[in-house]
Amino acid sequence: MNIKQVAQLAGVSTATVSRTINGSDKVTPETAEQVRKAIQTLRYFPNTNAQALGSGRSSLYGLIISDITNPFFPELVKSFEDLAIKNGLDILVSNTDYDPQRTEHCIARLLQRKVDGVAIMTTEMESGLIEEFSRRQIPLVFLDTARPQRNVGTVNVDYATGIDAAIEHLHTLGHRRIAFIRGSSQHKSPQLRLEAFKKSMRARKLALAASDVVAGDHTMEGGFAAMQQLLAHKQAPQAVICSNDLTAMGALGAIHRAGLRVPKDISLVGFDDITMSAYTEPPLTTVHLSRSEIARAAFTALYHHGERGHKREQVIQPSLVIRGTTAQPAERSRK
Amino acid sequence: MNIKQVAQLAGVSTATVSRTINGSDKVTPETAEQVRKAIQTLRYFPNTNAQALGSGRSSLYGLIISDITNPFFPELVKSFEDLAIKNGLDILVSNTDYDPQRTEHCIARLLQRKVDGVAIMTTEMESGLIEEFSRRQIPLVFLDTARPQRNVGTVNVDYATGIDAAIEHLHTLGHRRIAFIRGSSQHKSPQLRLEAFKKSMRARKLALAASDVVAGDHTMEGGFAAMQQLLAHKQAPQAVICSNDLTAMGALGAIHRAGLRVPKDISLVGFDDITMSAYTEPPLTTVHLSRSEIARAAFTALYHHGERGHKREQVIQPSLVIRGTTAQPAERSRK
DNA sequence: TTGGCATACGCAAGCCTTTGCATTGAAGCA
DNA sequence: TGCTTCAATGCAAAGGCTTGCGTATGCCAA
Repeated sequence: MNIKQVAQLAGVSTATVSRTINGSDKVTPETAEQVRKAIQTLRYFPNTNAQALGSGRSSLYGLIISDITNPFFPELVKSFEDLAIKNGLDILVSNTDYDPQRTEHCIARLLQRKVDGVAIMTTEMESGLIEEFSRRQIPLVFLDTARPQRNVGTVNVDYATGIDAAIEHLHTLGHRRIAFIRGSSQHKSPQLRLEAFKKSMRARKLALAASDVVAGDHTMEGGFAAMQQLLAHKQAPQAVICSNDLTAMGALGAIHRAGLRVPKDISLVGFDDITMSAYTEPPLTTVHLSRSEIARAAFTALYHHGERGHKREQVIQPSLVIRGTTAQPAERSRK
Repeated sequence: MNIKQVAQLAGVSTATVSRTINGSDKVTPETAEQVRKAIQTLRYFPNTNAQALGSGRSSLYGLIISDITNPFFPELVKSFEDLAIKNGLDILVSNTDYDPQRTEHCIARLLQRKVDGVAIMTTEMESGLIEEFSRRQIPLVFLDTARPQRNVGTVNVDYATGIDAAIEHLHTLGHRRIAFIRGSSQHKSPQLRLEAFKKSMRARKLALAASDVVAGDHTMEGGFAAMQQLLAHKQAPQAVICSNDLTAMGALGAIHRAGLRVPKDISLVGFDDITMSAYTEPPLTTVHLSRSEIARAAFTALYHHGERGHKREQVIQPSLVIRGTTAQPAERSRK
């Protein structure tokens, strides 16, 4: 069931069949119709491998993420896939699991598959193989990581604006002492969030004790433990911003466990706005970061790469979503 | 950067290079070493498309799921991917979105890519294209959907046992009236769950009013609405089993919203044991269904397909996880 | 030394498309 | 009518790898 048989049935050459399939305008409508009919009859599907070999285009994009199990990613993957499919491309999803060796392997696979582009949606990416893409002129797009090379685009999240909105919200409500549960200091994106927090606090002239920044790891367990640490202070903070929603959800559990109420005793703000956030008890106030926007920006960067008028860097604006975990601080001082 | 250059540098023929790459035993260790050195030097990666074309094997598995955004799937995908990578295969993930047209398209893409096998992890699969796989002798594995054809394996979840364990648990605690929030009646898996519930209730001679089975849709919103419906009864049930965890989480919200307590006023049981379940307030009692087991069973079915001693059907046993949403019913009758 | 046999390797065809270039045929023009 | 032009189509090479089959090499026995 190959192109030859189709050509034979349609009474044309394989070249004409190929051209018809690829929508070349060099084919008479009538001829094209014949060919299409033959394709239908034989239930023919072109062999993508042969197409790739012949044309040099694989119609495959690579999508590298840290961990599909992290609720931040599924929606991103889905949006990206939607766009890809709509444009006749397939995608190869790869979890790095934050493991350099595995990452290396991921990249090697993409290289071998001759992908037409790669979206690297994890900020942990220090593979030496990366340069192989540039060398092969394969367009790349990074998240949160500007790279000056050619063929490389960037999607930047404006954490500063997002986190500042959260701080402003709390500030306006009357909070003065705001704590922060950060993510890993090894990874880039949590670092950016932390820096944005510190900067905004400074800008608003809000005091920040070193002990009010505690370490989480972007998981619920981490958030739970970190919150317990904050609650153990002689005087627990009245408002806590978390580096991501998972952390906030863990923190929420710790607060409940301690017999305190949110937002009455403590206000809580997350970051990312994963789907679950709307369903916690109470629903989480958080900074919305649109995964579909990120996906679209990344896809566009690859797809329209090189076209004139196409900007190499795109910025995503997060926005505060006020739900039920923030309120005015209780006036009376707590124990 | 192709096999020819490697051959030249290593001073051998392309055939030998190919054989070295593919680990043929027909190559002297010394020669292989030469070749490997040349590969290193040139930073050569074999072109997968050409390999696929030449050998007829694409080293690609298709993985069809309903919706990566559904928390049931990410872990399944990840486990499957882990296994695939470990065995030198890539995977092409496809969301059907429960859309027949999109499903059709998915399958067409897999066919074109000449995948070596397909795991169909959604029970909504009525595409006519499916038979094309059999026709091409491509192994298939289905979830919850036994198909008698050759080259087709099945992974079956023993819903009956899982749900019966939940009912037994409630029964033992003293519950007699147990309601059920079901999923869509259009889809297979929710149907199986519902049937398992009814059957188990019957087997245990527990009365089941028609109004105690209400419709959800496997989302939190659906669970929320369904629970409200149950709460609106003159006499609300004291225990509710939900067709999946998302539903249970929505139901939990509705119960809280109504000013009732879980498990004091109402006991709640979910199904699937998604990660979140351990972190609701209180943590959800649920029936654990191991996604990694499913993934392993599916992968194995494809990978060892055709080998003797390999069984075509595998059964996954769910197991009850008792956490905080179940307790003895309150003795005093509620309003 | 010679014959016989493995064994390691090379040759070249084959996998299925794409695509640059050649060809054909028809339309347009003088 | 004869010639140019251009659009539609065909021819065949190319793309990179695999693999069946043939060849050469080295070893052993006689």
